Amino acid sequence: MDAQILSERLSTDLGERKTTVLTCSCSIEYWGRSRSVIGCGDRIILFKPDSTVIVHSPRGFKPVNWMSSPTDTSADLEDGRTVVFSQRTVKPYEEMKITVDKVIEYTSLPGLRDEEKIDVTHTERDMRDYLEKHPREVHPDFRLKTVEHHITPGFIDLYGKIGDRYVVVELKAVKAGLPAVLQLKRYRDWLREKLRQPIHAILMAPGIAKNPHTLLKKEGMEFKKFNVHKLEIKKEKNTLEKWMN
Amino acid sequence: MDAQILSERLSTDLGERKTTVLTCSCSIEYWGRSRSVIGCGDRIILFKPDSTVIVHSPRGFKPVNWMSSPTDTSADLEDGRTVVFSQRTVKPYEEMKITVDKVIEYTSLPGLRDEEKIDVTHTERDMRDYLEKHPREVHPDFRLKTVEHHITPGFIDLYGKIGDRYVVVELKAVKAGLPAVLQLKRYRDWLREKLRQPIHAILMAPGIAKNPHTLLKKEGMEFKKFNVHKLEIKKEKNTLEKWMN
DNA sequence: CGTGCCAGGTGCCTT
DNA sequence: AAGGCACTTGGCACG
Repeated sequence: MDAQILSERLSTDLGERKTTVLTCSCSIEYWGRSRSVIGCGDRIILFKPDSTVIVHSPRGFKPVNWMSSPTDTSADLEDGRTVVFSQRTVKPYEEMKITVDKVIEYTSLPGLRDEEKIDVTHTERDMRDYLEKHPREVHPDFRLKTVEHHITPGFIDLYGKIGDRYVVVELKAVKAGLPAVLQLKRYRDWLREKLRQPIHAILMAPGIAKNPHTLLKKEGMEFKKFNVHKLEIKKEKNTLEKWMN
Repeated sequence: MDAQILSERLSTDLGERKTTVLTCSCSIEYWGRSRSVIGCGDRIILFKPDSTVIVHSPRGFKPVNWMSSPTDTSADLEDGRTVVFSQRTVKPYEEMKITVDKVIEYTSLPGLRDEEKIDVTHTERDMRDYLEKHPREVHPDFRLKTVEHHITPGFIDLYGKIGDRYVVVELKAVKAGLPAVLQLKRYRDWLREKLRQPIHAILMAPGIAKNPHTLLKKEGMEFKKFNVHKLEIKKEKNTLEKWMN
């Protein structure tokens, strides 16, 4: 495809907010939060109706370059080449310039519709909801008092008591690292200071890294394994029980 | 496009590791680290030669679903519909199932080549390299001893002295938050314990959030503004000076 | 709008 | 493989 034709078609199609896929050989420059340059190579450029621009190389998950909506994106002819210039209209201000060397494929589609929202489960939120209903899985004697209990340094996932001892529970849906342990320690220390009594701290996660675990133990806190995948089994059990009643 | 034709073309093209873009109305299920479901909507599906699969809805930056290489991805005909099944062959094990309702557009391209590596600058690494050469911008009297100085709790970005006082410098290319302050505090406290003497701690970043700044000051540590964008100016100045000599 | 924090985070590099 | 950490992190919810 001729550079002038491409420039005109892009201008028209972007103006009409069509979903456009341009496969081409191109080089790209980016200025903004950081700065990047990449030389000529074959890439797939996706222009979305909401003005998002995403550039994919033939390898890997992550786009090689991108511009997040809202952007002003336009195509021009410069020295016989099509140049796509995209500019973010709000903070953070960013710019991307794509210089097209050779068009491989061009497709533009109007009126794509997707009203659906994705439903993601097996997340930390689900873990919290589940343990709110099954506090015994935290500890046989755990009595839950508050979920998302707000204190000065942040939010405690689960707050309650075992016997007469207050308990702080921090939840992680993925393997816990240092930040999780530090966060729990901060809550524990703050409460201990506030209530002037020992506080029991429990970190629940499918796993914990080695150094964080060392620190956890040294600080007298507890790790309890909880895999979010078991939620599936529980749910099915629950459904089965319901069906049997 | 007929479902059977699509299944056959996809099987062929994926088998030949062609870069393929399928625009279609589809529903998607995902099982793996989490679980997700999304009903029927128009989406752009990108199949890369390295077996990466990325599904984009017409809105937003983030893919609605994806599978990271390496995957086994294949297309089949089920109840008169094309079903794409993608499975990760290594940990973490994951699966994605796309049920195609209606094909809107199909493009498959062989032999896309991109040998270029992106060059990203104005990053924390550049900040460190720059300050290594210009330690006076940390403090007029700062004498740098070690870059990426390894101690038990982690790596100190810049380690040196001001007068006879040891100095720990933590760098952030973006606005500093609580984790940055806690990290610096950990290094400072560890060194103070180890060397049994007061340690000066400096956090250099383009900005710092309010609460973290309060904690920083309370702990007797210092914040010094450093914007990575100034590197550009410095570099240009440097080039200019070189050119003038 | 800034702040905090989860995410199917991803990617890179070191042990 | 696991750990640690930056990232143009993105996204959301809350003050």
